[in-house]
Order: sequence, then structure tokens, then C-alpha cells
Amino acid sequence: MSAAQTLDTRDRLGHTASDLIWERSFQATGVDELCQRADARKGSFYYYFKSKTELAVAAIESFWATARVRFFDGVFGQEGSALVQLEAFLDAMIAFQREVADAKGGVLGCPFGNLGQEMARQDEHIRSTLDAIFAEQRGYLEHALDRAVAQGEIPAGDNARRAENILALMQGAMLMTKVSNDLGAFERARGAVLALAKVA
Amino acid sequence: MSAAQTLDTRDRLGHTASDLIWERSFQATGVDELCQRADARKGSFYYYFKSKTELAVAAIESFWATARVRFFDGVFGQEGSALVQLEAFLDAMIAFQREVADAKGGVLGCPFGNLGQEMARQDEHIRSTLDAIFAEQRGYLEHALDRAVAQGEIPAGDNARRAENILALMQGAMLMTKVSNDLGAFERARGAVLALAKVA
DNA sequence: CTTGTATTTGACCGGTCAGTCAACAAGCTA
DNA sequence: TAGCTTGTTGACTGACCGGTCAAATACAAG
Repeated sequence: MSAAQTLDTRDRLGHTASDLIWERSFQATGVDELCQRADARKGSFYYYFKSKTELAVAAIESFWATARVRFFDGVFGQEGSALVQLEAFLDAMIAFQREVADAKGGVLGCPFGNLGQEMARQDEHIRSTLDAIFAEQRGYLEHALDRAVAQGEIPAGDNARRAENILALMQGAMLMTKVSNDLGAFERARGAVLALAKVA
Repeated sequence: MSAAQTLDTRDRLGHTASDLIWERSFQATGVDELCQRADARKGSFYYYFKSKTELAVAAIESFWATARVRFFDGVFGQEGSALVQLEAFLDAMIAFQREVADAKGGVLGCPFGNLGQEMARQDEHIRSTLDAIFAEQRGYLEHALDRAVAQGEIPAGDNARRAENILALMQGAMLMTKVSNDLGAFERARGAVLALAKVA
């Protein structure tokens, strides 16, 4: 069918871009190589995306759509102790990083953090897209902290700031983990993240 | 003088590389552009450095040599309260980031973190160089925490892990700061860093 | 069959990339 | 003077870059 085939080519390009940019980097990923891996021709690429940058934005938004369901809605969108959910969230992230590291033969870190550090000062569209994604992530964390306060699990405090610092620590831990090519630092940050939920 | 001129060209290339890679990124910095800014010719570049990668390693090591003196030896290499030193260290980093952001018209983040995220999975020499630099930084922090424990300023604990998490939080905060192009997140992380010194 | 639209193709473009090289210049020594 | 070392030059290479385009194909409706 025509419609299905259409979605296929576009989706194949998007998913391949996600993978390749995450494995290497945006700038180290060539359009030719990307098309080859996606089994598409260059003309098709520029039929669906008006530039390499726009593909990256689409890929990262699609990645976030998936990650939000799996890691944020999936964990925080339920009843029960918010602190327990935060722990579950951390464990899920650690498990996912380990899974990816095993599959790819090395620690890849966070796709959002990677792309942000690489492109924030070079492409405003990518920068603002990632900025918005991080804001959404902070929103999930802040809301969970609000519930934890309401449940009496943690003392009242500036939950927006707490969420900000928790996300920063996780990003930093994933960066250190990537540079050392060892997941240990991320695992060892687990306790510190939980501490930041109570203290900061 | 011949020797002086020699040092001049090499140093000019090194310093220009530091600046340019920090402002943009490693991959977005071309050898031609770099030579132009350093007022050197391409032949000279490859007379002193056998590749663009080797120049990046030299530049980052030279940057660290300077930063170590200014921010680590300069702050932690003195008598007095280790906690006060940690605060002074954070304030110096914040002030420096603000200074650079004003001068360059935008938040640049940490040159080590930037290069690490960009190149850790693409060049083993760069990766291991940065890994070693981060280890030295952790060493300074851990030593300060040891002194803080000895002085009774903080409870005894796993100072190696504390140092690791402090560095991770700082790196993450600088990343968020770069993506939002607003130094606020880094300033707001100050309290959380100090909390990690006591709790984690 | 014809016509219109959505999709695919791959040859092609100008520009830029990191890196090379043979020639040359300056200063030192003998 | 000649010869050697250290440093400098810029034209050059070939590969690769992101992006274009006219022609070909597939398919649906009339």
C-alpha cells in the first residue's frame, strides 16, 4: 500500500537517525551513511525532511514521545508513594542505560544531553526543542515531589528547584559515565539523587 | 629570536584551538578557520601537530593546567575551613562562567564536559585524557572533603563518592545552563552541591 | 486507457574537509 | 663560503559534505 510504504520510509529514516545520532553524534553522522543504514535514497530523505537539522529535531521529538510514555507516564502516572516512584524511575533509567550499553558495546549517555551539549550553541531550533523537553521532564519530577510533600514523605521545600537539581545530577552522572565508559558513576549517583529530593 | 617565534606559533595555535573548540565544538571547528584566527598557515599547523585530534588533546591539557592553578590549587591549596573553600570554589566557577558568558555572548558550559560528551565515543585518546582530568578534579574535591571531616565540618562518609556526585551535579548544571542559555540553573545548583557534601 | 498525485531514484553540484608536500627562509656552525 | 637544523609557506589532493533536480515509477480515480 502507498500510505503504509510512505510511513515506512519516513519512519525508517527517523529511527535510523535516532540510533545513529545517539551512537555517534549529530555532526559525525552523514546523510549518505544515514540513508544507507535506513535503506533509503538521498532524494527520499530530502523529500520528507528539508534539512539534516530538521530530521534531528523530528528524531529527538519522536524519541522523547517514546521515552515519556515508558519512563515518565509509565512510572509517575500511577497511585502510590511518590518517593517509591522516584526510585523506580531511577532504577528504570539505570537498567535502560545498562541494556543499551550492552547492546551497543559502550556507554552512550542521554540522547538529549548529548545533542544539547553538541548543538545548543550551533542551532537554535535544536536548542529550543531540547530546552522544552527538559522543561517537561522537570515538570514530571516537580509534580512527583509535590505529591511526596503532600504525602508527608519529604519536607516542604522548593520543588521546582529540587527537580532542576535532580535532573542536572542525572545528566551530569550520565556524562561522567560516558567519559569513563563505565556505568558505575550513574549507579552510585542513585543515593545522591534521592538525597536531593529531601534536602535541596 | 627563533626559539621565541617557535613557541609563539605553537602557542597561538593551542590557545586559538582552546577558544574555538570551546565556543563552537571540536567537529564544527575547521583547521582552516583555526589557522586563520591564529594567524598561522596550514603547513605550520601540521609541523607542530600531527592531527587535529592531537591539537585538541594538547589544547585541553593546557586549559586544564591553567584551570588547575586558578580554580583548584588556588582555592583548595590553602589553610582554613574546607567547607568555606568549597563555597569559594563554587563562587569562582559561577563568576567565571558569567564572565565568559558575557564576553562570548552566550553560555559556553565546561570545556571538558563539552568535549567529553562530543568525542568520548569517537576518539579514545580524547576520552582517556578527559577521564584523567576528571579524576584529578575528583581528587581535589575528595581531599577537601577529607579535611572537612577531620575539621568536624561534615559527618564522616564516603568522600570519594561525595566528590564524584558533586562533580556530576556541577557538570549537569552546566549542561542545563548551556541548553537553556541561562546561568540561573548553575547558580541555583550551588546549595545542592553543598548539600551533597554533607549528605550523600 | 488517461490523467493527476504521491513517492522514489541516483546522478550531479559546488563547497569544504583534514591532511600533504616540495620549496624556501632564517639562523647557526665550521 | 657551505652545510645543517629549525621553522614557514600555500598550492594542492582526493574524499566527503549537505543539498538539488529532472526523470522515472506507482497508484488511485475517472
